[in-house]
Amino acid sequence: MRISQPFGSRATMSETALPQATPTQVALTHGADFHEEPKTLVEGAYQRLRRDIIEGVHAPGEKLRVEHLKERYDVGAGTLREALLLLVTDALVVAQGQRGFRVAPISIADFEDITRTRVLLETEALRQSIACGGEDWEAGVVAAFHRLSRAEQRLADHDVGTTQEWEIRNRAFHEALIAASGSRWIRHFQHILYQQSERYRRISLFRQPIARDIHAEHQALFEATMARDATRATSILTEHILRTLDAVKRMPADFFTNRSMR
Amino acid sequence: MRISQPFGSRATMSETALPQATPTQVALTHGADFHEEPKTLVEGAYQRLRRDIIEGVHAPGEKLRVEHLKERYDVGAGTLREALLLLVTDALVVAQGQRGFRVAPISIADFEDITRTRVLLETEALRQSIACGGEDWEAGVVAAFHRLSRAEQRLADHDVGTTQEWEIRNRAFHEALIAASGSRWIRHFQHILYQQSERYRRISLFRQPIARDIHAEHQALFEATMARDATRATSILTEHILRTLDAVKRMPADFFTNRSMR
DNA sequence: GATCATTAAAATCTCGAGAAAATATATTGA
DNA sequence: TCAATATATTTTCTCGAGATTTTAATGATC
Repeated sequence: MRISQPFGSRATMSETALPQATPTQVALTHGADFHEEPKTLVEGAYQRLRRDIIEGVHAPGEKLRVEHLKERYDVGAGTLREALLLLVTDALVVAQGQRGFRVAPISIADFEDITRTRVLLETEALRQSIACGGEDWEAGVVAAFHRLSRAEQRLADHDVGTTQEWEIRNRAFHEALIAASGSRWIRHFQHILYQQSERYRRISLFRQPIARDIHAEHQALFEATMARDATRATSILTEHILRTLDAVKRMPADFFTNRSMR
Repeated sequence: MRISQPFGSRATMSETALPQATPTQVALTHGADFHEEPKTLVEGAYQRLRRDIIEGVHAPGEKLRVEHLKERYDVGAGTLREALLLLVTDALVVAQGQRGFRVAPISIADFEDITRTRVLLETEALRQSIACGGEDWEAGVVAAFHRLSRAEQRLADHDVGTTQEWEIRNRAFHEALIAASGSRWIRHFQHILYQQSERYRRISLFRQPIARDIHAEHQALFEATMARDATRATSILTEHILRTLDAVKRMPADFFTNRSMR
């Protein structure tokens, strides 16, 4: 992609043009992303571990003992340690020197923080995308919205095994919206925060099915974006993201208990 | 610290109160921070490597060969790999599967991105701090400003070996300003971005001495903050950060050439 | 019964060596 | 001279075992 264009107009930012990105630009998110072919055992273990943490296989706060996990993931101790270290980058695992690793704990305050920071970054990125996005970006948004719509239709019809698919396409849609933002750093941080919120969403939706018309929200967001109405689009996006926060807030309090295990 | 308070008032954010942080809250930035005693060999190598990268000992884009570096840092290959992996978290090192590690490249576009994203996050955090900060926060700001002032005085008098000290206190001042922000995530991202910009600043200041009255800028920022004038404080902070961007922009173009080395 | 020191067990951290892959060099043919 | 292939070298990746530290268990003392 390697897009680099001027930022969207905000009162606080000086209006100087950004130069083109250098050819040596490198992806900020490290190699082993979702659904990318793992090139090494470390990346493979990293991907599987990440999925398991996000899906709640390893409970929040749980201790991750290398000697036990090397069986499950079928790699050596050193390799598993490296995978764990990679997960520290995503803040899904916390490492304490000489005391090993554990799954990052969850709390309602943390999710609130994640959500609001995500709003801050994602609306800014959307503003930039709407201001600078070209035809390629538009096409990407249209395609992602189409795929998401199909998944949501299928979800409404027969809801078996399609949530995984929906999750992937929902993420793709949100990333397509901000793909033209020009700020690799905002996209990078957004990526991390989205991943974090996905963890909360997965474990919460598991117990309490969604009761809102998400498709309508996406539709409105899509239309405002294509109409290049930055004010309306960011407003809808904000409400959209905050609504998930409200849903999670209504979860029983014991949902946020972390596994201590000494 | 573990402060968790409502966000500063922004039109786009709903005005709901944040609950208190849970006692299980964990630091987002991983253990081995600046000037913290390393508890393991990995952390020690990580700290030294990070310092060397920020100071430009290892040039941007340079390949980091484990077999060579293990001599310099006096640790085993596996240990050094782990340290390198930790640096990926800070985006100071990039890892490509089966092709080793290299120092993250630099470019004028990247620094522009870093700076503007930093403005976005740091002004928001400052707004929150001014809105929610208590006496502890005020005291911290006063103390940090005092220490910074002394360092800047010393820098103006006899400028030998005090830049290191100034760098540390400048960072401490900026972090003290946003310490009461309540958003661990914003502080976390700010931390990463500050580190990134420090790398640019170090290599640029090395060639071209500063020609601006930084102390006056800090003074104004300090006074506006203590007066709880969020609008003025964020405005000064924005100008303050952007001014460094302008300085770096005036560097010769060849300054941003990365070491390819195949 | 509770607190503290001592001992035993478990886990983490660290290293060096071998396997796999990538890069550099040499060779061959057009 | 250039391109393509084959070989040699370097580098990365992976594993298991030993050293160090943390954690749990046991026993002694108040």
